[in-house]
Amino acid sequence: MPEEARPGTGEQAKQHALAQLRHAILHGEMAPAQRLVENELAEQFGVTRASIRAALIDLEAQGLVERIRNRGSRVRVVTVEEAVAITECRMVLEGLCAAKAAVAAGDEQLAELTELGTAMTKAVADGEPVTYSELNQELHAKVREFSGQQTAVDLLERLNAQLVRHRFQLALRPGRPQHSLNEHLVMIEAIRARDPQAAEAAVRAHLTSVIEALSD
Amino acid sequence: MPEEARPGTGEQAKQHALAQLRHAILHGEMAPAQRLVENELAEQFGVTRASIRAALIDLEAQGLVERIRNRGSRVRVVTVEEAVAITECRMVLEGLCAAKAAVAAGDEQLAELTELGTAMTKAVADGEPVTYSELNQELHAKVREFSGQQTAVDLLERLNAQLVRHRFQLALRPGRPQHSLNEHLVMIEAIRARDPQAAEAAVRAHLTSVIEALSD
DNA sequence: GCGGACAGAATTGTTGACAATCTTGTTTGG
DNA sequence: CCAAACAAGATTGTCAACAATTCTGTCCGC
Repeated sequence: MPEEARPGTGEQAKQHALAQLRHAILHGEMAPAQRLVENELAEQFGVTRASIRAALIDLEAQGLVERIRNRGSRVRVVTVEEAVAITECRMVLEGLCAAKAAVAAGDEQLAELTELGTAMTKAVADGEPVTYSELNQELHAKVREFSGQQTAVDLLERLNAQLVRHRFQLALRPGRPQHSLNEHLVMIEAIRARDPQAAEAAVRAHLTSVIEALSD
Repeated sequence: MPEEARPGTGEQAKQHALAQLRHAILHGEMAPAQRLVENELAEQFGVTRASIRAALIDLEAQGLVERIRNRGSRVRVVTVEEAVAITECRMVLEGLCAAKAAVAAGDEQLAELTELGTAMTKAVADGEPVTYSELNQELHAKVREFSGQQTAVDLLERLNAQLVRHRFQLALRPGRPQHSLNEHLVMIEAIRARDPQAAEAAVRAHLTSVIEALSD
């Protein structure tokens, strides 16, 4: 059964390299548009170039790096326009998930959402935008999970991975958490009321406002 | 400027193999769940195993093949449940595209849609389900194109690629084209009227009925 | 002084061989 | 006769070297 996520030994070299590289990019350790030379990465991670190559192909498919024929790989930079387009897709897909979750979620799952809502309220009251952002992430993840819509979840995780850089930027904007909080509470209420249409509408309203905030 | 899409010579081996394999799978030349042995494919397409490997990694990311550690690759079989989940995602994403297209499309683009509508009407009247299915595809592709939403277009092409087998099955069902046609005409009208909400609603209604038809 | 050709360096693409892993059919002990 | 250990075969994962391509800085002719 233990089949993954032990970076030490049992993992295949390619999986190891992939996980390392992905983590590095997602945590901003690689500057945007930085060149990714296969030889350097191979040495850095202690694997061969073939493994790095496979990992880069994977990351390209996930939209995290850009590869040009005979010219090498770079970490992909997401322009504001692209971030808006991505968020529009998130809007409809998370709307779908919320609607499904409103129907499919069990009682203890609803309780989890409620709990997250109060925690988020507290984080805003205490003026801790970082904590709030993390809870925010967790809430969206839970809604996705409860929807049981595996296809949508996969697509959304792909999309979210491309937005790490912009997300940071947005969370620290003054006044934004308070605004965002209200929208999230409406969404939680709609799911608790098991009203799929209201849940979808709430998610859309929320991400519409995110899009507006992004456009500045 | 000529940079791609000449399958004859200038293409890199991996790209060539990728295109060939993808085409073969999408056109049903590979049986579902068929084993894909790297050596055989390499010989068959006249490239080396490394290229085939890279192509398989790509196809796995596109959801067309399944790869298991040290056990090989198979063309992925999409169950009916997955097909429904995929179509639900299509529903919301194409809804987004239709709404954007209703705002962004130019006059001559609207004319193209109208033309396709009449061609589809004729195909149904003549009782040619295959022609109708092709026009259907083309209509959806045009709407996506006119939306200018590149992210959504990418996601949708991924999703559609996974549905080839189910699409065939659906198109030949008696009475289905007539039903489908009406829904498409409503959508075209909504886009022509530049009414994004109506366009989105029309797309959703259409794909909801597709989901119902799939579930049998 | 400037544009274009040219050589050198750097980097990716490709190849064939080798190692690790899994499957399958067989054998052996109970 | 059956189950577990075992061995052979097949297949993927990894490696190091080679070929092809692109970029960069320099030099020459004008």
